[in-house]
Amino acid sequence: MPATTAYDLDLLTARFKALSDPLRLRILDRLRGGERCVCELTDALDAGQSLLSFHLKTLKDAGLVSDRRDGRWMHYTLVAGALEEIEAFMGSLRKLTRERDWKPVCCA
Amino acid sequence: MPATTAYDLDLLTARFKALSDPLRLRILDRLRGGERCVCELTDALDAGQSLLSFHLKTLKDAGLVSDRRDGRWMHYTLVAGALEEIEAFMGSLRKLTRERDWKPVCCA
DNA sequence: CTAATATATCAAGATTGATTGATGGGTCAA
DNA sequence: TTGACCCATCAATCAATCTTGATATATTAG
Repeated sequence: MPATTAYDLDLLTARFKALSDPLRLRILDRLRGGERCVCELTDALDAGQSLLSFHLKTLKDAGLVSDRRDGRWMHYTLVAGALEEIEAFMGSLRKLTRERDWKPVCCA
Repeated sequence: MPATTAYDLDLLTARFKALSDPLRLRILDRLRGGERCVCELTDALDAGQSLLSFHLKTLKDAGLVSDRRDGRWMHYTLVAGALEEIEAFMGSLRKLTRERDWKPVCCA
């Protein structure tokens, strides 16, 4: 008997929320290829330091990136597991195999 | 020479925004297995009619679901292409192969 | 045509999120 | 130790979003 869902929808909601901002997506896009320091992102994305810090924290809180201190610089990296989880969830929605556990009564 | 990104980040932002709500995720979860009518969703999700209508519109505007009128009932369905696109984007982030087109100057 | 049903839209209030500028804490160089 | 540098946090403002209740629209039944 399959559970209603194998995914934690509240966790996924938090992750999607973190993904739902253009600057944050551009940050993730910049993190392709590995670690980047904040100063590099600031230059590349033409965003204020405070603003970027806010968005990086948002991504970190959602588990999408991790950080590492290196002297006075901070480096951020994508968290592959979180990305995989979202990928798997989207894939699972497309697999239309789940049993219907509820029959409509209002309409044929 | 690859473009900076093969994805429309603004479109993706809109889709992620639509995904960043627990009720909307529960709606999508309910749409596994195919078309569902609104009245069925209202019952299953224990949400007010107006509220559900708002969230369905949000999902539809983001291209994640489509609707079909059947008499006085509306049926909603997942849009596989949009789900695939998100899946592919997440996958592409994990593939760490992109050329670095920017060299850091601030930190080693 | 009229009434009932299913859903959408609108308006208003409450909540949440983004942006900016100022301040603070940690780290390094001299 | 002092000052410069990198980054995080705070406070305030503004904008966007969620939620509810009321009303509107469309379709069908009678």
